[in-house]
Amino acid sequence: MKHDRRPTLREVAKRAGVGVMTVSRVINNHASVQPSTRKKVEAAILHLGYQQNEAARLLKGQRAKIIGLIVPDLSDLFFASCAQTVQHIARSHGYMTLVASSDRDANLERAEAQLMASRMISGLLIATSEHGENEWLRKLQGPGLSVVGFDRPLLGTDASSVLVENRIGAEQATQHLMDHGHKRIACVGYDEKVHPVSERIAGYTHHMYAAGLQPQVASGLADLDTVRNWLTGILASAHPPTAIFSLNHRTSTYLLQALMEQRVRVPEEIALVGFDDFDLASLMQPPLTTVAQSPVDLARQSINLLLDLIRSPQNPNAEGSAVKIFLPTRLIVRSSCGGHKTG
Amino acid sequence: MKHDRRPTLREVAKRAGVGVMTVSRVINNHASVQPSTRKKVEAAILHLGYQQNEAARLLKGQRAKIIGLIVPDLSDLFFASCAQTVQHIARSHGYMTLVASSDRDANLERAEAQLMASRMISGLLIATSEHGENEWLRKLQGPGLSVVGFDRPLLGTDASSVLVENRIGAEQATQHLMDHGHKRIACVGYDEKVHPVSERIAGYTHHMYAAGLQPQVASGLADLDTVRNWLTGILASAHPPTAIFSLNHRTSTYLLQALMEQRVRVPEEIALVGFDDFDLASLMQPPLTTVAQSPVDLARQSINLLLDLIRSPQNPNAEGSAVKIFLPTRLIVRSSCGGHKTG
DNA sequence: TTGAAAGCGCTAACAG
DNA sequence: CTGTTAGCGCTTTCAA
Repeated sequence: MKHDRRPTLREVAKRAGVGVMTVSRVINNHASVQPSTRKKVEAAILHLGYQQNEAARLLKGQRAKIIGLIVPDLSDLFFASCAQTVQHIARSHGYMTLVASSDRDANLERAEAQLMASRMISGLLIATSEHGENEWLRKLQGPGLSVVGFDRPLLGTDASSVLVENRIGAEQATQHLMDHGHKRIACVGYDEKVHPVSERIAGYTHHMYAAGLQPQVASGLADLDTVRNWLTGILASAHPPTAIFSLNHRTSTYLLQALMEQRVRVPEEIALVGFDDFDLASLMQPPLTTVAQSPVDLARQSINLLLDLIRSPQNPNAEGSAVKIFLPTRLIVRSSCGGHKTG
Repeated sequence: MKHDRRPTLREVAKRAGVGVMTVSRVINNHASVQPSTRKKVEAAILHLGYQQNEAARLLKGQRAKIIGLIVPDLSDLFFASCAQTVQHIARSHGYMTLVASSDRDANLERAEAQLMASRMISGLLIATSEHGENEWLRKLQGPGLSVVGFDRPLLGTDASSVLVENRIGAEQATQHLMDHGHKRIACVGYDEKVHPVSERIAGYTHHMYAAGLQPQVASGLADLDTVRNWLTGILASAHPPTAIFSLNHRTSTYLLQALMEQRVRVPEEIALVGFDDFDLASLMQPPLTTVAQSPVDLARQSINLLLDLIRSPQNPNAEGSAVKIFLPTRLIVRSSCGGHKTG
């Protein structure tokens, strides 16, 4: 045997008794090829086990059948679920997934995106860590590279994005607490600069004002000790809140822990609703009422949108061609809020 | 301006007033190039912002600066942490990460691995879902592709792997329970066919026999209902276990829940130690004693080993060149086991 | 120490 | 509808 090299286009052509271009056309579903010829070629392809050499295609300026995925943190369960779903769907469309964590660093994110772009990926899916305008992204988008943002909008670009109804979710939570008769509702969490969280704060704040109540936001509560201290302070105040809306998954669990340590009964003395559902929320004591968002839906919509964009002969910089898809949240009522609505 | 195409070798060569080969040699640190020539070339490279075109290198048979990562499930926190660490370290060495979930399917895993190999990745890191011999892997390994297994060994190959001391971890857990005076210790969980879990069962079983005790293993306990049923059955038996060693993170939490529902006090009536630590283990009621393994260490060792392999001019199929690195587990004593050792 | 030429496998552009 | 030609940007081989 000659070599166990992968067969080339030329070899397939020879075996099928046709020219290389015919084979190329068959492979790329190009123009019309005589059905009989096509048959012969397909037989030869099958027989030889031919597979395209992507390197050669890239060299000719084609795009790689690869999509890039950039998230702030791959070990965050939310983004890990997104990655799983994205990879799954991408594969089913013949794409592989190049993945990168930006470690919440906008510069790193840019570097990774540029590296990916230089590898001629077909599309880029990105949950940006850039709080300002993603100017550099505009340049990447041009030459056949489609970009879709998810979870966070891509400011300063005309890229589409898939987002979560964070405001409405926060309103749901706040309203639910109000329905239980609460007037002094605190809102606590961390990462208030990242878009989804700031949206939740906005939703809460507006809804409180709309109800004639005074919002009360505390941020930076990212670890158990900080949460403990905040709670101690609150409990010692003249009019402590009777309910808390927690902005982040982790803050919710720390709050539950701190409340228990201080022997504050939940929900009798203080009610709690947290944003972002998680596996163990139903096993907590008491089971935690949460506003759930679906990373799977988010990822699915995002990758599907991206794949559509890749397929369509997108008019570059078609002003206003960007879409924003918003995904709903879902209030999961368990026990930490006092149970089902009263009013 | 001509075009904003990336500059080519030829352009750099022209600007530096040398031949293309000289530039190529400078870039690849080849042979000896006159220092003065090198300077000129480097200046030109810097000025033009030249970057290698990987597609062209691939076409000449070089390997891509990409490593592949295949895990059973990207949304599993354990593997998500691995992915984060792998990607992080790979990047710091100039490699990008192509990621794929095998969805616990050996066939899918093989397909993904072959796809990656056909993309000329430099190395493959794989937590295999193949329970038998990975015959196909042997073939991939040959032509300059390094393979390292992690968390699960690569049976039937001469690939190195990085594993966790699952047996010893299980012994630690069992011994700890024995130290508290327990004699009837049950071992429960699911996925007993996957290597790490079967090792834990083996560790538990041997250790029980060695202590003159009767092992009692129940498997398939993958959801809350099954756990509830098992517990009900056990509690109704003549001599229910006084302690449980849980093989999986999820089973541990379900057990805690079911025990609480049945008003069984932990650890007074039944003690519990679980394998695999998790974020909320310390916030459970009671805080859960666990055998912790570090996905970060596992990933770090694995990717470093892989990078070493990629660098070294590995003698193919050097019989017995495969290494197996074992990582220790750590018993984290909290309250579900009855606290610190008594004897 | 350096350079020129050949060609990796593919596709766009043109012939037929 | 089909085939031939000419490179894409790089590295290997050989010559200077």
